[in-house]
Formats: sequence, C-alpha cells, structure tokens
Amino acid sequence: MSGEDGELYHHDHGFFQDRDEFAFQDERDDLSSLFAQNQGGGGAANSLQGLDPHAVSPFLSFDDFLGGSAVRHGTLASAFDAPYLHPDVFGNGEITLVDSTAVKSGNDLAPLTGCGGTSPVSPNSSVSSSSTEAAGEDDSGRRKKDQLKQEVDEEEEEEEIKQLKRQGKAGEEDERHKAKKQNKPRKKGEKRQREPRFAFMTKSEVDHLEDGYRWRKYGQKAVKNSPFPRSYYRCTSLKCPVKKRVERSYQDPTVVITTYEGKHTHQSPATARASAQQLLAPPPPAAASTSFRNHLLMQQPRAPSAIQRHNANVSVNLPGFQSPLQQPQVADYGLLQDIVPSFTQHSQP
DNA sequence: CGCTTTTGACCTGCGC
DNA sequence: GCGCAGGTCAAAAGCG
Repeated sequence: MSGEDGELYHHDHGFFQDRDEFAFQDERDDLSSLFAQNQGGGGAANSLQGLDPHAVSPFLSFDDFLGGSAVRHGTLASAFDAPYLHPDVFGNGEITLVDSTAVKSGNDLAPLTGCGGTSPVSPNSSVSSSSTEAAGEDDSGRRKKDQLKQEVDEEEEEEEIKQLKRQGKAGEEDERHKAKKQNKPRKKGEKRQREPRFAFMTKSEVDHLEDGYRWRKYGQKAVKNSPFPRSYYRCTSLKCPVKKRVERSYQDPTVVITTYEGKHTHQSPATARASAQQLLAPPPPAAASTSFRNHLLMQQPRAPSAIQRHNANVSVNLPGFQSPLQQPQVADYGLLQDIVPSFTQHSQP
C-alpha cells in the first residue's frame, strides 16, 4: 500500500477532483459505516456529493467528519480554532493545504478551515483529508475477510484462555501471551485486529504533526516506491490502543499523510486544557457555533467568504459511505484525534 | 533517571 | 515454499 492506486477526491471549495496526485484509497470500507453514523450534516454531505460527477459514493466534508453533528466544538471553525488543529498544533505552525489545485492555480479560492478567520493559519495553508483508510491501501476485501476470521479466532482464543484457567495453566497462558507480544508464533489463524483507520493529508514541513495527544514512536520502515520512510506511533496513554502512521507522499514531498487507527480511550491533554480554558472564558454563542459548519458548506461552492479566504481547505473522502443516518453522536472531544474515536465508536460490528 | 527515539531483527500475510 | 512488504518488538542510544 502506498497510495499509488487509490482514489482521493479532493474537495476544492466544494468541488471534488477525481484525479489526484495524492491518491488515497480505502483499505477497507469500515469507515463508511463509521461516518454514516455521524452524518448530522446530511444536507451538506449530499450537496458535496452532488458536486462530484465522478463520485460513486457520497462524501462528507472534512468538516462533517470533524464534527458531523457531533463534535461538541461543533464546527470546523472551532475544531481548527481549538488548540489542537491550530497551526501550532500541527507542528510548524503551518497547516498547509492539500488542495493542490488551489495552490497551483493560485486562485483565490482560499482554503477553508475554520478558525473563524482569527487563527493565524497561513492563507496558503490547508488540510485535506481522506477519511477512511490508510492512504492508498487497497486490500479492502482481504481485510474484511481477515476481520471476520479474526472475530472467530478471538472467540476461540478467549475460550481457550478460560479453559487454561480452569485447568490451572495460567503459566502457559502467560507464556503464550508473552510469545504473542514478541511477535512470536501466535495461534494458527489468529490475526491482528485492525481498527478502523482514518487518513488525511497535510501539507507540512514537519512529519509528525501535533494533534493534542502524546505519541511514542515505535517503528520506522522504508516504504516501497517511496524515498520517504513511514513512521509508526502509538498513543502514550496507558492502555490506549490508538496508533498512527506518518509518511510523506512520494508524489508530493510537501504532503504528509497521517493515518490514525483506533480510538482513544481517554481525553486528549489538549482537550483537557481547552476545557479548562473554556471554564474561564465565556462560551461562544451556541447557534453561531453549530451553524458555522453549514455556513461554510453552503458557501464553499460559491464565492469564498472572508473566513474561507483565511483558512485551509479541508475535505474528506468517504468511499463506500452509505446512507446518512443514525443518531448524531456527541463527541465530547475536540479534534481530529478526538474525532476519530467518535467515528469509530460503532464502526465495528 | 525516566521517557523517547532509533534501528535491526523478527513476524505476518499475501502473491507468485 | 519462497520472497516481498508491511508492521511490531525491544535493546540501545539519546535527550531533557
């Protein structure tokens, strides 16, 4: 997998391009259901879909992905204005766009990204995002199969453990666990569980973008067909299963592809800070907050608003995305990392 | 001193 | 079965 044969629809102010140099492809379509649950902004998604003549599946804007109807911060603006996706958060103080067209053409359809025009996001900057799955991974069918099989395997393993316990073979179990941990032979047929993933691209000089959580790098691998290595990070929080991969696009070295996997089992440190700050500052008008997202979406295809001119372009590709439905979730978090969990909550059957 | 990063080895899964 | 590529582990090194 390397994003070479995937498809990513860039959202350029409401328009998707069906050819993209930063091709993304879902590795699985797990996230489609995942996003479907957060389709609070259904109208928005629909409108976006309508803009893409090549789209075979509906899309959500990154905004929708971020908040859907759900993220408490409610809007792209707040999401990006928050400490997390704030430029500082993204590392080099520059959330640059992924929207290559906007940049290349130099059109003044400035990237859009919340920040309410107050954030010092470079006008040139934007974030584009491809939901779903690992940039360019293309073994969706295979993984689905694996997942099914694994579920069965896990049940079997559980049963086996119970049996071992009954037989007083705790020691054996430990050994087995140890072996597993060391990547030693695991039970035949046993497969690693794959959490839903969410990949997005960011134009950035730094590889590892700050996102509010603390990560520990646990590996780095050279990527086939790419001069850039891929780094593997794990959330440092105890028992938090979230991992992320960071790699640079070989097609555009200025673009960083970040893939999150799993959902956080805790609140992000940044969110905690933000919450604390909110306690000290008067809350923003709720109506303005919730309507901002729709406002942006309504504005996108048309002339850029002042806000848009100051912000990054954000998009989400949701191949396989199906019916918008399900109840809106209230993600009591703030941002991307937070969002991922909120979307993954019910994604696993 | 504790935490993080680096890095080589090893494992897994798939295609041929 | 073999080779390849992705993914993970864990010891060693680095850093604050």
